[in-house]
Amino acid sequence: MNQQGQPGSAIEETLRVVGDRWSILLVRAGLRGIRRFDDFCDDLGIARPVLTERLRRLVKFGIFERVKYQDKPVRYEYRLTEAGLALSPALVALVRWSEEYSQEVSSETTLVHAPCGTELEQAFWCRSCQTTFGPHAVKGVGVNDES
Amino acid sequence: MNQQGQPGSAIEETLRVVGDRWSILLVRAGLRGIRRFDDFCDDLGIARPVLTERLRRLVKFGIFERVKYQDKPVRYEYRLTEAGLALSPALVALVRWSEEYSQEVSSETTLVHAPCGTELEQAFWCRSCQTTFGPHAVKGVGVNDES
DNA sequence: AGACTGAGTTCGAAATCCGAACTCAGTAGT
DNA sequence: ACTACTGAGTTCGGATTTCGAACTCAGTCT
Repeated sequence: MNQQGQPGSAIEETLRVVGDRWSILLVRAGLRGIRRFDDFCDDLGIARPVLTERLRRLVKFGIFERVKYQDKPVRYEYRLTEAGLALSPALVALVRWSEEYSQEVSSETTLVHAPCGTELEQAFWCRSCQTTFGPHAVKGVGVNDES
Repeated sequence: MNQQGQPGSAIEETLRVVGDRWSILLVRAGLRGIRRFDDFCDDLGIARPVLTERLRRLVKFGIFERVKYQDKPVRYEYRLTEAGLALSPALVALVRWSEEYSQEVSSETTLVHAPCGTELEQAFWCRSCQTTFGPHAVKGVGVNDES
């Protein structure tokens, strides 16, 4: 999508799907167990036509699946797929960031290590070195690719 | 912003700023060392009026700062703040996800541990347990809060 | 029959997005 | 002094998206 005629590195395509005000919130709602149209609607306060379009897009992209859950009045609900669940690290990173830097009503720490209740940190993990490390040791996103 | 009159948990506010097609891409460009208006423009192929508005918003929200870098023709550039840099885990998570699940032209693995070149993984880290763990051991985002 | 439920669709108004062309201050070349 | 150029925007009109509110439609409950 950029001028250089590049095919739009995967992340650009991803952001064209997931990069809007609602999609990430829908995934979060999905993780919280919400599945029905009206529940998404009430929980997020999203306009119905927008919800319709957004869910359709997320289904098409393999993040949610539309599942029939009853017959007589035929009804469908939306469940996260494996790919959808795999977005949770990104979601967690965003929630963490929000807690730390958002200027609004600072919600209390909401993300903890379930077994012990300690506030969690995020790190990268190198399988071959068996170490954790921070963003500065990541190469590829450009963090240290300058000059 | 939702019906229940909740103040809009931090992440909702965050997504209202960063949750659009361009903002994350702008942060990524910032991490790649891009700082000037025209360079953002050329690199992303974003329309100029949109770039203007987006940068203004990100500055207001403390993700970029507008810095004068020369006087005579007075010129400004945009640099990531500490808060902006702190978005890199989220960005990395999204890039990783894109590589794995995006249906498009699968770009090769682009994110590696700089010292050794191994493809990186992402994990959560508990300071008190001194262990890494995956999303399933996270409590708070709802991953395991169902029922 | 009449009210209700759940998953949408339809409507017109308002806000955003877009590309292309323009502005404005200063600099460099002739 | 005239022209061309640079960089950071602004202005324009048209196309697309978003919105809330109201409607639909099949089936169920009382």
